[in-house]
Amino acid sequence: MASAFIRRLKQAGPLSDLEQDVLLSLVVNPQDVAARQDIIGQHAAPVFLLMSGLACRYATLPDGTRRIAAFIIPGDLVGSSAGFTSGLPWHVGTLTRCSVAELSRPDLCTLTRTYPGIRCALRWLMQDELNRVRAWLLNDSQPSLQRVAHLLCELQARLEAVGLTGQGELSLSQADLADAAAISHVHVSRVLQTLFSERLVSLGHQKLTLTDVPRLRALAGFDPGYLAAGVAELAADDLLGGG
Amino acid sequence: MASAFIRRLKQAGPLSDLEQDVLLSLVVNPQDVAARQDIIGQHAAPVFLLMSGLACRYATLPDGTRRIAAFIIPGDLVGSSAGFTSGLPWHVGTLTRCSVAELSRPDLCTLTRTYPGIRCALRWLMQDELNRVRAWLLNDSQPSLQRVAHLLCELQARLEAVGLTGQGELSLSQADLADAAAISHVHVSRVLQTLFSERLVSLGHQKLTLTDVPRLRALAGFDPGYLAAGVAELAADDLLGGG
DNA sequence: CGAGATGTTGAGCCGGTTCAAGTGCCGTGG
DNA sequence: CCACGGCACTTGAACCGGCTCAACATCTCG
Repeated sequence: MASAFIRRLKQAGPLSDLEQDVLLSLVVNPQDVAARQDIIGQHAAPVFLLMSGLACRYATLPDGTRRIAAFIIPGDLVGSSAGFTSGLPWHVGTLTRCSVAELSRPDLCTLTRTYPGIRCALRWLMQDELNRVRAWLLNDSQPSLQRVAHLLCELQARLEAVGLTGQGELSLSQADLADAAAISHVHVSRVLQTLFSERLVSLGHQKLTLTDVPRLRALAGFDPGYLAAGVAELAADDLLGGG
Repeated sequence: MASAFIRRLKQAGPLSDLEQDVLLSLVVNPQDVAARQDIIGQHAAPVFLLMSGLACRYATLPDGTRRIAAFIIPGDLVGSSAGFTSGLPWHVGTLTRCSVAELSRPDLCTLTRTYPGIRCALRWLMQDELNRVRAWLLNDSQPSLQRVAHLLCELQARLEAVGLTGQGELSLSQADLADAAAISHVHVSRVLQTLFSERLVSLGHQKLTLTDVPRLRALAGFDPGYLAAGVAELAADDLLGGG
């Protein structure tokens, strides 16, 4: 949904009605994409908006292992910063069936120059991604139970923030979860059994439901602060990154 | 050295002499800081420039383990994006004795608005950090030998890019390397023994030297592309991040 | 209804951890 | 100048979390 897009951007700060309208005017002609398809390979650099479904950024190691570095949820804008990523190992691909709209990069850049709210929102998106990938790096130092729990908590929190998954249902295969947590899918299965026996999640085919988010967050040590941090604090003119 | 700072920023694209001068004019009053001191805690948000020594961004896990998420080398600007990081677990601290200059955030923001080259350079810095932290995330999926080798390769490449360490000497304790690789310092010692026996590094007290960078890179699967990627490609007006 | 992808369970293995003891290097202070 | 204390590093042994392999059960979709 386009509304998830606007909700996502408004996390960064206020957007005027006009700004919202011009942004939405860029969203045309959404395409359906099947599960397990690449949207962005190593070279192409379109800008697109995920409208429904679940996607991810991933890379493949020399030994064939896939590592997922981020989940991409509806409302997320994926613009692989022109030219800056060529030669990098990262791809973007769908995990479930998705609906995807491609945006015109030049148009988006134009909006960026004209509307300060949009400029601020896009900058915030990048800082947000940096925060999340750092959180994942930290997560890699946790034992598998906490690690899986943390991933689930983050995904739930992000979906909720754009108005999805009121009831904590995530449609995600265990294999995908394994590649995000960097553990084997066999072990993911065992970890989920543990969480299930603790009444923290319930399981289904390519679907799992968080039945007790507060206790799951406590287990994972999950603090949602890094997701929406600085919503109102990031000055519109502050260009400095988290470097 | 201030020249490392300029070299670092010029990786992003051309900077006019004027732009270089105004940037350097902000660098005043460098302070010496001992090893193992925090420069930025969870709350304070100064902007500073590392002029010599080695520092890192790190967080501490519930069990007391320290995870290093990035090395900070001379020429690096560390501005914890106003307000946006409050509540996050990340600290910045020195690993060796350092010389540090604090910059005025308002002045820097002013330059950002006035000079397009500087604006572009600072944006590039953030994208560069994103690329590196993603590379570390990928690295976490590698076995320990490659993992350690990759860290060493990256550090060497970055130092060289700002005109330091012609001969591959890194001053870094094994304990720090362990926290960056997320393995125990005991195992780091064993891994380094292996690299030494392969004639890839030589060892000293809090110091190690890369004696065969090409073979070490081959072992690590290190591709320097993600460090200086897009030097000339990132359009000055392109605000879109890697999201 | 069959094929392929998804999830489960068990057994054995291995990379890396932890604990512990010991060596060597450095800077400090007498 | 030397003695000392502490930090960095090394080495060995036991342990364990998570992996691999393999077989099987289950679900979905064409």
